[in-house]
Amino acid sequence: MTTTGARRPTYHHGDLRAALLAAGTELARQGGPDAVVLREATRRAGVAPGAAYRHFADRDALLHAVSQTAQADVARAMEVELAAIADDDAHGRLRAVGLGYLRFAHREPGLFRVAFEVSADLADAANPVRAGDSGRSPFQLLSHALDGLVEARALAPDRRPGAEFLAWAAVHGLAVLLLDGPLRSLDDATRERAYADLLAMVEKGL
Amino acid sequence: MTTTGARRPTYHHGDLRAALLAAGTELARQGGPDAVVLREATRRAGVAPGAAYRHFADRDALLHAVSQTAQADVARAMEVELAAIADDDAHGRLRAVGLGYLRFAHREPGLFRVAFEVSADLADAANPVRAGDSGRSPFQLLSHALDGLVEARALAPDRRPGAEFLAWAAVHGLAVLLLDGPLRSLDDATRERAYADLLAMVEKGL
DNA sequence: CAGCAGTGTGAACAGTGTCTACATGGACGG
DNA sequence: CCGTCCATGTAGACACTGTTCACACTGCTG
Repeated sequence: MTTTGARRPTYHHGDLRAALLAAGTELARQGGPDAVVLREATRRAGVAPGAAYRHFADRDALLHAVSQTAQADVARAMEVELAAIADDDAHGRLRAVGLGYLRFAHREPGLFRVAFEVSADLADAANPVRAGDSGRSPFQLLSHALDGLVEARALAPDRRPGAEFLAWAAVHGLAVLLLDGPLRSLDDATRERAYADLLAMVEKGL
Repeated sequence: MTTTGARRPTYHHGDLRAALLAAGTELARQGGPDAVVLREATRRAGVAPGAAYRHFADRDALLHAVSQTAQADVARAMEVELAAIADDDAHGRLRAVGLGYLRFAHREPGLFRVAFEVSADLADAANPVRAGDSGRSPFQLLSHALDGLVEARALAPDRRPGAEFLAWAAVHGLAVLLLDGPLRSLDDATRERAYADLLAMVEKGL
């Protein structure tokens, strides 16, 4: 339990913003964007509904904050996959980025949806709130992997611009199909096979 | 206006189910899934909120019905693109299917979201409610195009199984990126270029 | 022509996001 | 050490949502 369950002895909460964020994240984990209800978050923090408005402009602001931390979780999942790959294996590193994304989507569907359905606004992708331990956001990790591919002469420089979006599109699309699309109930082995097939298509097609 | 604006002279509505579907579709067109609010639909049909429950189990049932007709719209958009392509141009027909999908997403973002975010459950893709004028649903049109690729010896038969999902994933992912992702504000020419680049990646990578 | 099944009504309930006037108490200056 | 100020939390309201239930009204069927 990350929430403040016990009756708070003092009138002031102490760190309500963090408590609401934690409660919101827990709700998101269990039920995706729609489950992040402001009143329930305040209830879990042991506080009146209105109190939330001292820290978030509205429900959407809370949802966006949750979304940012969820994106940081995705970044960390990517970094875990990357850690298993040699630095000079450019193709492997690109696959690792995709795998981290896809496996996270399967492991934490609620958080994944909040991360990328709420604000896929990667315009300020450099925002450190979205970053993992390496200080890179998911989008930056992908960009970096693609740069590695160019350096390794495995991708022609003139095909580099916009490649993020082609790769991101394919991987994200598969995640959605697996999450609540027709591939929803694939067994573990078949799902991992689908990951590999899609990443192979991207590698070959870029 | 497809709704029953005038004061209905009789106690019974006549075709409330269709009126609610039409109102729901209009709401979906303008604001996506969240905008499909049951009370507003009944208001537009000039009827009490409870009346909707004679025709739909709950809001979700209405939303799903709207989703099905929206999928039929997508099928029609694909058929329009297909009509411009020769029957023996297998690659062209696959691209046409993708283009129809992507252009529809851009032209009708609200309907598109309802079509594929609400129930991407293509399991019963054969449901005729989702079909266009050719009697095929979007998923079936895609499958058919891929079959054509195999017949034309442009895709090895052993790569055929599951190819729907790789292609669908890539195209759907791009649609999402363009709809409310970082590519949201691309100009027309650049967007069409992105369509072409992605479809080329799929063709090459499959 | 009687009545019955299907359809629409009205009023209610619980739940939501959000706003406002008010209460509280911790930090800081005299 | 004490008073005051202001960020923070409270209480209560409002408008809106989905959903249910007892009831009212037809129009078709026997």
